[in-house]
Amino acid sequence: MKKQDQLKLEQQICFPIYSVSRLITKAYKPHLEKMGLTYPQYLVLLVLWEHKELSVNQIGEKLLLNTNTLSPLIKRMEKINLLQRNRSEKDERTVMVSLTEKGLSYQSEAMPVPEKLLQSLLSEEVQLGEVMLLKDTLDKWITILSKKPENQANNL
Amino acid sequence: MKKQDQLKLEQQICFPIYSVSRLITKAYKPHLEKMGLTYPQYLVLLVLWEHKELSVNQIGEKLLLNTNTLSPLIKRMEKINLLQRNRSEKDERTVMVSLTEKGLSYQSEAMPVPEKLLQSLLSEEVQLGEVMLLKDTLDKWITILSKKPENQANNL
DNA sequence: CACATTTGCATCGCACACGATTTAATTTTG
DNA sequence: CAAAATTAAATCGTGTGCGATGCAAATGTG
Repeated sequence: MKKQDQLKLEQQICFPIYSVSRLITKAYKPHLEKMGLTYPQYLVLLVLWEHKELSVNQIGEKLLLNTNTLSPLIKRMEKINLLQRNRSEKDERTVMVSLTEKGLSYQSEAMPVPEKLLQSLLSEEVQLGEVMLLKDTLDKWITILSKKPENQANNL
Repeated sequence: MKKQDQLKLEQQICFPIYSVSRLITKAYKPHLEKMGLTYPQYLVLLVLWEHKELSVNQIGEKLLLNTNTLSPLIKRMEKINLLQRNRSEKDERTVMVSLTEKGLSYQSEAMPVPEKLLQSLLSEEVQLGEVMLLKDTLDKWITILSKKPENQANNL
């Protein structure tokens, strides 16, 4: 391969990830907007269905998002009554986030969505095993990329 | 697997894609900001290095982005003198975009970046073959997800 | 050739992402 | 215990993404 060809779009591994990420968000959209949700808001619901009560920081650790993204996002979710924010009594700095009845109740409606999306992707071209392999690879990347931020600046 | 477990974050295939996409953008950042570029701006340069001159729409087709995203982005790039915009004489509606000397000259600086990033990801855990497989799978997804938008609304 | 439709680009509004900074509360340290 | 350092959220500014809409140029139709 010629040097220059490495800069062709079709050679890039980053571009398909970037595009598929946006396309998946778009695919989720019609399902989520029935509930008045955006995709990042849905992710917040996911972790709260699993953990009941978390601080803003803890949600950020799980979703790999900073508080400067989460704070306004969570406030928007509070405004539409999906969750409540309470300052911790032990540590006045931390804000504990927990779901309201409404937030909890969306779980049953959200249940079939990921499965539906997966099924619509599976075909002769794309087998389930391939999808699982993809997830394994990506999980490893997350481990590598999310650790040691000082390396990201130096080596990547 | 229990029904509820399908909604656990670790079971989701969408979340790793979403996260890795953002982590890659972040990994690119230190390299790109030397040139004063953002990641989407870098993508625009990629297609223009390959094609010399394209309309806004054509860039959008290649990057899967709409003009409402590209128009301001391209104008920002014009402002820092990376490219020029010219109305086509044949069709006054279309704006042809082409690189300036400066935009062209960045190619040599950008050349080693994707390779460096790839190398930093490869390890005992992640082999090159695995990365190629991942790209193949994602390319198929792009084909499926970017076609037939009416199906996206109905089936996903 | 008038008039409706389509097309290419742009603007607007909203919701992320995220680096940098700020504020307040807690913890550490001399 | 008081000053310094750390920590948790929030705020600010910039740059995407994208649905909805606007507008002007081009095309299609009777």
